[in-house]
Amino acid sequence: MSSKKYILEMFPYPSGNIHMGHVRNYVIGDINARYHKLKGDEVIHPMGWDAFGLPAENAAIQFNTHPQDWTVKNIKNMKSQLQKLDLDLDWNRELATCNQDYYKHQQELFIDFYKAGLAYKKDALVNWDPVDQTVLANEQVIDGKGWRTGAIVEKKNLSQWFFKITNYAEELLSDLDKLELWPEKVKTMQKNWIGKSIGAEIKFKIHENSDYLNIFTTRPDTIYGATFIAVSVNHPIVKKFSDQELINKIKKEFEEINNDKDKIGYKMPISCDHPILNKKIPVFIANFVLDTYGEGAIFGCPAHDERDYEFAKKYSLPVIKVIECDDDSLPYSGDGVVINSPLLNGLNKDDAIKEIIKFLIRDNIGNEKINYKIRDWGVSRQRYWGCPIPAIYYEDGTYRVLDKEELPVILPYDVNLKGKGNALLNMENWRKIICPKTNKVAYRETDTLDTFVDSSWYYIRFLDNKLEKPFDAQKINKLLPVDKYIGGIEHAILHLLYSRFFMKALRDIYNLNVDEPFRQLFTQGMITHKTYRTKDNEWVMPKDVVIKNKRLLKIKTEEPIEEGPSEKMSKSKKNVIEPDEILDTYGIDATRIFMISDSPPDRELEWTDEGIQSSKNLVHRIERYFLKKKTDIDLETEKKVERFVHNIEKNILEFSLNKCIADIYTLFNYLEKNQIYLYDNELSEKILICLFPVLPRLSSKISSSLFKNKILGNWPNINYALLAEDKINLPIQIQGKLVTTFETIKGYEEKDILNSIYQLDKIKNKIANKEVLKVINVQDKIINIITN
RNA sequence: GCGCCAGUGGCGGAAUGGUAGACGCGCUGGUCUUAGGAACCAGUGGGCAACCGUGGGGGUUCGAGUCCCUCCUGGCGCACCA
Repeated sequence: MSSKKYILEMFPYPSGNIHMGHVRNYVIGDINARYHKLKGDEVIHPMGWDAFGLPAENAAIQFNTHPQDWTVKNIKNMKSQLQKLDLDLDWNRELATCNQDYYKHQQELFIDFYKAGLAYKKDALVNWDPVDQTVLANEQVIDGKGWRTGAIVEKKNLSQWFFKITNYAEELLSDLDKLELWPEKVKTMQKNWIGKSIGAEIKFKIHENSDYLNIFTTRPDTIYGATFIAVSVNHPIVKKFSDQELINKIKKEFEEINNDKDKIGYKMPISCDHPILNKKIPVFIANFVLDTYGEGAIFGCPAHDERDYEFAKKYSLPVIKVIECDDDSLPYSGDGVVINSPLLNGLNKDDAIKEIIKFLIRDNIGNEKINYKIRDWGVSRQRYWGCPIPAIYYEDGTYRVLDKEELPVILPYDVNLKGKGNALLNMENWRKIICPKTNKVAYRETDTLDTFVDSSWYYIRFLDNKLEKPFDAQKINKLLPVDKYIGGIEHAILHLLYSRFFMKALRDIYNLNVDEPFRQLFTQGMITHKTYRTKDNEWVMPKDVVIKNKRLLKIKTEEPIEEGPSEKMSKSKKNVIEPDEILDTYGIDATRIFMISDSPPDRELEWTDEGIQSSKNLVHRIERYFLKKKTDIDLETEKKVERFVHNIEKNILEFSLNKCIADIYTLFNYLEKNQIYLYDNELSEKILICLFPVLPRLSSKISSSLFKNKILGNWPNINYALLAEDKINLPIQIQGKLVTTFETIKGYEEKDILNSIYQLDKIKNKIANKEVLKVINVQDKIINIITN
């Protein structure tokens, strides 16, 4: 029975050349695609280009070209490199996100998102990458640095477009459980990123006026122990009660100190009423309160929170114990019996939380609350080379998102990138229009969309890349999700989370019946290589290193070279191998073998000369084998071939591609050792079909010479009768330790076999003078004799 | 600090709780060859041996690389998330 199989590898950014990482990624996908085609499945296996993005702008400035020209040229080059790899790709589905016939549909989706309330604009304190001169989403800031540039990210207040990914926080989290074929690791990372916590929101009345301060806590059970309030410096209340000069001073000080988690605070001229106890507690502006989480305000319970404790000690604030524990174990944040809390005394944590929430609701001072760490996805980028956001601004400051009829908003070609800031801002003649609806002067939005938007739906567009609307709903329902999605783990959160959000948003807008875009995710390991450098710490490419008299030398200068550990291939350390050169020297099939042979595909692969060479040797060996004169075969040969078919299939399906290579060696070792040559025997056909996904060139070449005009058939059906082994080598243990093995047939009688075994010298000697207490016979597997 | 994953020969790695080290690389010896990053044959966990061996210690089991507890080491992720 044939079925649809959508096999997809993460599409590349057209940087200029493919690298070995791409090769490994695409070979893994290609083996799967070819296998499924042989199975008779309807295979979708497309390729395209993630073609918008900053490197094109930087390159344009550096090489005095245009981002589009640079990108188009790179695509052309990389496409020819991929074709040289002879991947079985659906090139008729090709797309590039920088092409109008891709991004105009994306603009349409933007409008739909806007209408559905999933795209909106707001002033926000955002992450500003000073090198790329653009805003970054939260996910794109790693350790306070830009994901691409590594520059320290600044905070800026800007009016920005956002996608309402928070609407889907709960579903993005709970649906992770449905993704059985995703690596646990990726799911955990997404889970942590979404960051669900269950707790309560509590209103603290400001003593000096009638306002309330909202606070989120996961520990409302410790409310009686609250001895202070702390807010982030960006909290609105700070502005109300402090002058800007002071705020700036505090901000500056916080920035300087925030590196090593030292806690500092400024006491505000206000206090809050404790919501239950009749007392006032002080309010601090504190550096350790995150403005991006919860309400940007906390209540401090020093006895039961490490951070609050540290802060309280520093500012001599009272520590009130409300959970039973030793005094010297403070701060104690575990479960325990509540004390010193009239409404909650004697309860454990969970019950106390339930009880206090009841109380908060009754008195209208709080509620149960679920908080998520994830925030809305900021998609505005102050860059030229991206998808224009379809909106215009009037001179009175209002704006309007365009109607679909007004699309596309075409990215203008004629641009000066050498100026400061976003090039589109300086293009007055492009920006300024007369709004056809109001006849008023208007200006186009100059921000472009984050390129992660482009890649959030490309797998959908592949299904129908020439359609005059974004997609066809029926096709989505029929052909999605992607069955196997293969790529690097570096996209664990960014791309994969955004895509999941997109799929769900589109499902709701268009009434689709797909919940998740990728049924199975496979993350391939990176490729590493030894690093080499000269005494002057200058990196040297592997191909420029020679061995002379057992010493490593640089090829021309003969400088001595030091060998460093194997690290991820990178241009900066020059430990790269060029795919083009490898293909020329070793050929496609050997390259494919090496990409999967030396370690499991999800682990890192160390590039070695020996590895690629032995892959090449295997190709030659198989080729030679099929030139040998035909011999007779026996049943055992048929069984071995059947076993081979079975194992290859199993290992492809399990992504254990390294074991496929072992299967190939095992088969040919057997055949050659026993001098069995199949030549044009029908078993050869079976073998060649199974070799085809891994070694398409060689397999086709041999088949066409052995079977002339015949086209190779489909993947063989397994004859399970041939897989069954009746002769076995039964392990015999005494006290659970292996003593010997005994050759017999499956389905033996326990009584008979024991009689025989007791005659064996090894067994006889071991059980002499001992009493056999028990015999464990795991039929056809093992026999274990227990003595006293 | 928290979470996750992993520790098996000289190396990469195999092993539904049932013969640990499949397969490959490397290495040793040999054959063939003008030569070979070629090919072929034999060997290759340790130990003379009895035996011992899957990071250390404990446990469950007739039986543990595999399951449980604990510790150590390494990698990855998150990191003042209230």
